[in-house]
Amino acid sequence: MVQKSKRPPSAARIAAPVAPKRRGRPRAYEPDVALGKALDLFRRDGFAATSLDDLSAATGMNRPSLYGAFGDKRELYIKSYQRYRDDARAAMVDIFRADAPLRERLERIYRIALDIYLSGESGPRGCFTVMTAASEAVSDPDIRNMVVEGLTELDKAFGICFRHAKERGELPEGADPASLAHLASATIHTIAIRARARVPRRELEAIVNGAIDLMCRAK
Amino acid sequence: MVQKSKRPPSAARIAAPVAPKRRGRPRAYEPDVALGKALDLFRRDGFAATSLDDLSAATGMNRPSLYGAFGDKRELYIKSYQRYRDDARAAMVDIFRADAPLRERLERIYRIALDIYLSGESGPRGCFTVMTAASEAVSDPDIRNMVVEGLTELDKAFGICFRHAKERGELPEGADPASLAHLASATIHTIAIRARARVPRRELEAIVNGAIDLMCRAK
DNA sequence: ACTTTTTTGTACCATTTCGCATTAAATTCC
DNA sequence: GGAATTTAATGCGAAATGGTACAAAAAAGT
Repeated sequence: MVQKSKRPPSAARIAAPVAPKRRGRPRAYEPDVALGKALDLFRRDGFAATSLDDLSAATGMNRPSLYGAFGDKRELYIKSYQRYRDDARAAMVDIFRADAPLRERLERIYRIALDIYLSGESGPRGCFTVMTAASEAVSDPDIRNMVVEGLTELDKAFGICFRHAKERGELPEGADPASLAHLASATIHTIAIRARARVPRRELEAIVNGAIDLMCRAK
Repeated sequence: MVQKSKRPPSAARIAAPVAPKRRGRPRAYEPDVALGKALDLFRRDGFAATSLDDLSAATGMNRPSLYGAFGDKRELYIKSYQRYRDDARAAMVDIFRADAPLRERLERIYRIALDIYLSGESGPRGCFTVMTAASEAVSDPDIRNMVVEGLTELDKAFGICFRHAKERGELPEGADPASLAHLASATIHTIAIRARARVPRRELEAIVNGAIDLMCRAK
């Protein structure tokens, strides 16, 4: 009883995608896909409107299993949000790191953002941060910190983008990378909101294109 | 029983702020202030997390009275949202109509927006449209229509602003008023979201000022 | 004074909600 | 095969929720 960790402590963590030989009855679910389902629900309906029964039905796990695996509803919500941010970051980080012209990088970022916001069977799913986490942020300090973290992370990524572009001469001397980054984030936010109202992709793309033009020509 | 309208039908509607001489027991509440309280609650907690008990406590009306005055929870929510939009519109319409330089108009609009988003005792209250209505918009067509209406109304108001400025020579020839309007709306949206995460007014003002600089110098 | 009308206040109901206690099942270790 | 261990499944229970029935109260009309 000295080692209480659920995973074998050392070697298995490095490379153990198969057969950890757990001791008791095997799980009937895969935690990752279950968390994905929970994420979808929370993202669509928000925290309060998503019941444990809904989550149970969507994940295929009954409530005690849910509870055992992820903790209570709030913990599950937070883990879902973390998962969402991880996914979104993973989808964008390569583009932010890529060594491409400013316009192309922006175009690719916004294309991915639109893909995220507009996918889903039962209507556009929008952005977790904007649609539900920001609402909880007022009353829940932990969630608030995550939201602030996510917002500033995006600002910073765009900021690096624009600073880089300025150094390369893609932007005029007077351009202010920080302000441009805020505008780039604002464009993300506005399309997230509009996507939620089922504004068609065409219109969102038009907004994005106008914003990109402005940001690339910015004095 | 021919006239079933609650208000006296004609004359009284024109100027009757006093003593309509209603027939039964007088109301113990003023519908307008009660709706204001309901609006605050919905705006802070969203639709699902706001219970009728909460609403009852905040308005001072017991539940049957609430029901009688405003209909069920969804109707009350919609009426709250309408009220919010009316108030916001009323606070901004003068500025949008005023004949002032572009920069000054933008500054005044954003100052009012920040006032709306940051006021309130229990933390910043954010924007009703962005924080809760957009969430409901996916599943509720009526709310969705209201959200879309509000978004395009703001876009249009900013659009007129920029077209006007361009005609006056405040903007360069190549400036695109529609795109600028979308950016102006996006700036509203981004500060609404950040306000919800308790980002301090200082930072929001910095974001706004950067955006105004960009929009006023836009090529 | 009595009826009518409108609102209030209490209490209730059916349903849903979250969380957990308990038992049954499935697997590994000895 | 049996003990130990981990998970699944059923279902309970206390609280909260949205909505309403019903009687008491407060005003105006007659």
